[in-house]
Amino acid sequence: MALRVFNVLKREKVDFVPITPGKINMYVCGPTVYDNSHLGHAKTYLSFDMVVRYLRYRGNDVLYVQNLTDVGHLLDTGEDRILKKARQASALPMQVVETYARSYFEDMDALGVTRPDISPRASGHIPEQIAMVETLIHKGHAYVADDGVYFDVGSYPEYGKLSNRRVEEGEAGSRALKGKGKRSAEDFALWILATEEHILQWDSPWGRGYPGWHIECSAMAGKYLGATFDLHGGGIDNIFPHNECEIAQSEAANDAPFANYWLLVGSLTVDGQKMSKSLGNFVTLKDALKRHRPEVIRYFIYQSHYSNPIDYSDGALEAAGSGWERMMTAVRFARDKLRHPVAGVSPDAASIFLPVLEDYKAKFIEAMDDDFNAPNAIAILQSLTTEVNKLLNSAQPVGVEVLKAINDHYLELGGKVLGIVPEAESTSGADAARLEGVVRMLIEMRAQARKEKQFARADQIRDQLKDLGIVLEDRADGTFFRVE
RNA sequence: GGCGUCGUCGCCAAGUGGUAAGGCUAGGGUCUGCAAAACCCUCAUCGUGGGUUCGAUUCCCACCGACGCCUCCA
Repeated sequence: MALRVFNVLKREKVDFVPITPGKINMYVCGPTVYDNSHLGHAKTYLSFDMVVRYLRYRGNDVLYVQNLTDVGHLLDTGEDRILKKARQASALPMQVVETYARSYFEDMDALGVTRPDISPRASGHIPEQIAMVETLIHKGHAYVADDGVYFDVGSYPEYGKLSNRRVEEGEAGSRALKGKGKRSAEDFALWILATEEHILQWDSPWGRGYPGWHIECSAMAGKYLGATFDLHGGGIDNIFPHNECEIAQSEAANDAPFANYWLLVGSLTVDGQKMSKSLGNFVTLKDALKRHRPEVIRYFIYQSHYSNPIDYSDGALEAAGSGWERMMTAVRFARDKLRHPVAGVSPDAASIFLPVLEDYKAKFIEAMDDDFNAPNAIAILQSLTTEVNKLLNSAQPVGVEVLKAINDHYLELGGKVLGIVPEAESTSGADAARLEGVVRMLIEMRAQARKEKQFARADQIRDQLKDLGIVLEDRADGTFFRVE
């Protein structure tokens, strides 16, 4: 079955057909690097991480471009975000940019987010942006004013097609006072002439200045992916004006469609309100990662569909953690058994389970093919977990081939695609081996005590280990331990 | 005011024109020396009111409510 996606541009679920079969060019709007990232950013970039991972898993060659905005993103006071932060921190603007770009990648790496193939910066693509503005002027889509260059929205009839917004005739100028040289309220800046104090400025045909926020994405997407490419992503909150302006500029300049498919991610909310820096209701990723495993954060985000909003709370994350533990307990159990094979059991014992694994894999792919339905995919992994638990807890011997197949399936679907199943933990290395030896010894001592009905002593061993975060579980075929 | 999304079990959350996945929590049971883990069982008629239909939670209309965007935000 073919991959289907909800294309925001058409407002319907359609077959996803790349321009070149097997080759997918995608662009995702990246962050403005002026502060630490929070969980809201994680929702967007984890969503596209899943998209990239799945597309690659299905055999596509994906070129993933995600920009870093380091200039031109203004506050409504007209002040550049980067400059404001720099002034507050008594630092150079590019120091701020460097600090938070690193911080962003640090957090994304910690979450297991696949790095984009190209992370272009706006400040590193000034010539490309100037060239694009010149093209727009030549084609009559932009005009030069006293304070900069503006895109003439009236010259592009399709403006508003993504966000389904119509340019209003009346009440122009009631707002949007920013940009005094505008002819129309809906026109937007392509190039802004800088005042003396504005440190971030470059030479241009229109005088020293800096680019408007939207033009960077158009210029950089065009440079690395071509005039027309397959997939454009971002947060739904940027659908207007940012994404709309990108389309207008690019299509007006290139006389070609911009992105064929638009995928936009729903916002993360707190108590029903969007998590955002301006509201101050955010949890930074650095804090979140101190309290939760990255896999649990991913599990939490993927439990709802990427296009829907998610309401964040500690309780919600903890509940996600419990669900994740259930799945991982089964995985660890299979790995335990794999590490300690029972003598005399044929490697292919219980091989009747192999088709069951294939069946769940097919269901998983079917779910993901349906507009990246990760919540459904996770539900399928949970159902698989029930089957695995039944098998592993039964009296039936399970051969190493089957155990390996179970582990491989979890690693492939839960690990490679969703990033919620880690590789085997602490099974290698001298420390791990030593820990395993020590715990095994204690398990032996406890087994002896139990044999002698000295339950107080047996329980003492178990309780003290639990205090150290090591949980003992007596199963039909022996005692296993897990580290919490 | 305009545009849009959403409203499914106590909580989170999929989904379908023919009586609703999964997780968390709760209750009962099995297993266990006791636990833990696991398994089994129980727990919803899908915001309200109309309409279309043999039949709607799923399609249409209205209303109510929540949220997002319209101004910086992933």
